[in-house]
Amino acid sequence: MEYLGGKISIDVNDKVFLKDPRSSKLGNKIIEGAIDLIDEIGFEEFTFRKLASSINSTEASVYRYFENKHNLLVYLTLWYWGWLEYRLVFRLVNVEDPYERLDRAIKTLTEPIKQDSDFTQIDEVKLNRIVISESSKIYLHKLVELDNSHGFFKPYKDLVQRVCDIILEINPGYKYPHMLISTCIEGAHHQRFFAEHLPRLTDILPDEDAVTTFYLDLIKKAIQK
Amino acid sequence: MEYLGGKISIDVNDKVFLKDPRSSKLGNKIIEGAIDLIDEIGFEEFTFRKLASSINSTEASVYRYFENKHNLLVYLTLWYWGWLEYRLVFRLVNVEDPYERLDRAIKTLTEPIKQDSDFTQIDEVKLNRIVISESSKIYLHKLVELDNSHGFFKPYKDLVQRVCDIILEINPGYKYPHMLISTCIEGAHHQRFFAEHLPRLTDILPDEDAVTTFYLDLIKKAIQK
DNA sequence: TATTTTTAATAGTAACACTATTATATTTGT
DNA sequence: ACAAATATAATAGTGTTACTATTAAAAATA
Repeated sequence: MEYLGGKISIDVNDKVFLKDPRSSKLGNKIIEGAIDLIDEIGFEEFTFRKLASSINSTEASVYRYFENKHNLLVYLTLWYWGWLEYRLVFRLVNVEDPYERLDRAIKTLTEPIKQDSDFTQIDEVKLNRIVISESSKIYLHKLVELDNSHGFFKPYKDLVQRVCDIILEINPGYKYPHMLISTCIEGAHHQRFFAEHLPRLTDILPDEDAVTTFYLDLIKKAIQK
Repeated sequence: MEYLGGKISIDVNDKVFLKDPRSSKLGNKIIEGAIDLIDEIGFEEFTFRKLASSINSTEASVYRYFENKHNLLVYLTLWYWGWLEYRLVFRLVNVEDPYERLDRAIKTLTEPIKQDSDFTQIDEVKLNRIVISESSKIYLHKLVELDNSHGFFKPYKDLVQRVCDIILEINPGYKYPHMLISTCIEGAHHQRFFAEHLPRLTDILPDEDAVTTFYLDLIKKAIQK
């Protein structure tokens, strides 16, 4: 899929970095290198020293861009939510029927990710694996309310709200649209993680994207009047 | 709730510890102290040095019981799943109607936790907060398959399977019982975390346990034929 | 009571998170 | 074009953490 051929970029909340990594060659290498390295060794094993060595730079230089590795992970996650909202908007534009809109929205949120040629510097497939395995660590910690006060969760809320609006168009009386959509987004991540690492915890069916089918069915039944 | 007045205990997979913490005074203090300290400062800030100092022991002594803090968190989580399965079995025994059984099972998995006087050494309310905030970190890491090979996820699978069996009794044709139940367990944790720390991400309604109501409704609609 | 055996404390090491300072490159003004 | 100002990155550290080898003390057994 390509809409604009590299002519746009996803803006990320500037409180998350010390210096914008998009503003220099080294900054871009930090983002690309971080995606490769976190995907490879996981967030716990990932350190700025290892990242610096993998891109032939130094630890102190990485610290000029990000206060710590937590904020770097927040950056990657915010970019991802921004990118996903951009994709969602494109897949819904000019589609009027709310049922068709909901179907497209759920698929956008739950289907496996393919490379997006509009953003050649970012490997969305690796980034999706990172979001699945690591992104919940950005809010499952004691400073979540501080991060929230900086607006780090706004892109996620915006994304959820867009789908809520469709649900409320279909059934204005449905009481739990936010719970339903965040359950669906987080749940789809969990199920894909389970399917890969703990298959006995899910229901794998060959030749079918069971995750998307399951959440499509779940949401449609949930919002029935 | 009290069934047996301290005459039973929850067995935890012995591969998770080096020396059984239930076998000595220091071991019990490690578990109690760990629950207090992780609940207070979070798992990232938690170290064996801080734990040792909080119970007037030494770092090296804690290491005689657990290889690392990851395995201590696994221990706490396994105890919790074991305890929850024990509670589930008691709440389902002698109840025949599968709809009533399902209702009780979902409530057991999603309702807020109260202190259990059968296990006076463990503060289940604090432990529940730890499971909500920290337990997903035990599988969201690169060594999850090793832990799985040691059987660390068996208590979780057993718990899920018990509820799956009820669902299949009600609707034998339902294709995704494992996804539905794990979505519900993990989702309820997420929603309670959101409700406390990121309320804008959920649907808070005063004077109602919206989390349990939501998942009861979701599951009943999902398995309808 | 002497001898094992169990248990816990001391004292380390390597790696990690993070920073103060210095050196180098780039930009800007004249 | 060249010097001054500014931006950028590297060097060399500090305190802390995760983890271990060794020694000391206590308890159990012969």
